[in-house]
Amino acid sequence: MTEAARHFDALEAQWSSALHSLGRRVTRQRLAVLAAVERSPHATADDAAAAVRAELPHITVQSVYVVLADLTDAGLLRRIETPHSPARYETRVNDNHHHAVCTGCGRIEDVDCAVGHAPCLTPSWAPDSRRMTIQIAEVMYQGLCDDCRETPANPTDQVPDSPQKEQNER
Amino acid sequence: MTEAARHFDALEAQWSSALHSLGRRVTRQRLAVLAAVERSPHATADDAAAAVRAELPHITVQSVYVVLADLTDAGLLRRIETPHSPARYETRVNDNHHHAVCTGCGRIEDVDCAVGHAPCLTPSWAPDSRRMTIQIAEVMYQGLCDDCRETPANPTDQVPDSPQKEQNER
DNA sequence: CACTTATTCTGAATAATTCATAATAAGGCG
DNA sequence: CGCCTTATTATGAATTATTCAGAATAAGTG
Repeated sequence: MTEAARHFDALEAQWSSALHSLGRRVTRQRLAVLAAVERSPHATADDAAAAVRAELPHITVQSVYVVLADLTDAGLLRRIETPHSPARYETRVNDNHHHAVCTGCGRIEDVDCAVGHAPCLTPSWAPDSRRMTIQIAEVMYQGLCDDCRETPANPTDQVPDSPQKEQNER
Repeated sequence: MTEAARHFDALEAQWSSALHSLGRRVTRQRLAVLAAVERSPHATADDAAAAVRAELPHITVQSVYVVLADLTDAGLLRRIETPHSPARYETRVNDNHHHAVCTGCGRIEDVDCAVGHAPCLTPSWAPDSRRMTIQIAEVMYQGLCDDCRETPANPTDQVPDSPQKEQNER
């Protein structure tokens, strides 16, 4: 465990200096939230709050929201919006990766950029659209993971997307 | 106007038969919602409700929500989730196009698929991820449109994304 | 035209997130 | 090292987006 602990100490040092050089104060709640999201990537605000409470039992969800929002626009966290689910956060920033979500169980996986590096930022515009200077390209893949393909309709699973609805039964 | 009216009559006929062949009933509210979204693409549920009320003054937002959800999983509408904004809908379905949102004013533009057709569905997986069978690839570009680049900080504009927050002023 | 049932309406509930204000503590300074 | 300023957090409530349960309505079928 010493190994992992050392790793987190190093990360904490990095985060601290990053915060410092951004002119932001280094607080226990910020470090705790960063550690929580590092430990469980794609965590929601609720997840993060629950994890942080191991260290700071009195923290509220609202504070976690504030911290998450602040760290996100400080560039230390990245916010992901998956369909029909609360926002999620991860510490992997600045590496141009994308996400795949299983429509069966809601599982989220990281995906490397499909087209290398730059092409992601050069869209081909639709005929009737005005141009923009693109800064980010978020790609969200949706599909079925192996587990869900084998067990098609399992109502006990967490289903974040539109559930069942077997139309056309006539 | 006869031209446009004829166009909408044709669309309405298409929608009706599509609904019919899906085993769904053809109702005035469904047609009105489809027409509203056709007229203003990327409309939110509220937008749609407001537009529909021109024709059906008594419709409620809840009903519009139900209709939008139903039409979406019937495949007649596509739901778009832009960051920090309610869900939006459009009638352009099945043509594999993407979207660009201006972080300044929130404007949304359609973007043709950047990498042709199939490549969008073949991600290169991150080393530690499990595979999925990809069905959809949603691409969301973010950037600044020409207007917003010229007038950097205009607080009167609608800013759906993280607003101002001029950090590091010391 | 009547009947079945999908669809809509009504009113309320929930989930996610934000806001205003007061309390606290980080970091700079004397 | 302790004080002071002000960023940050806590507290409590509000808002926004969306969904739900049950009653009323109307589409399509025979």
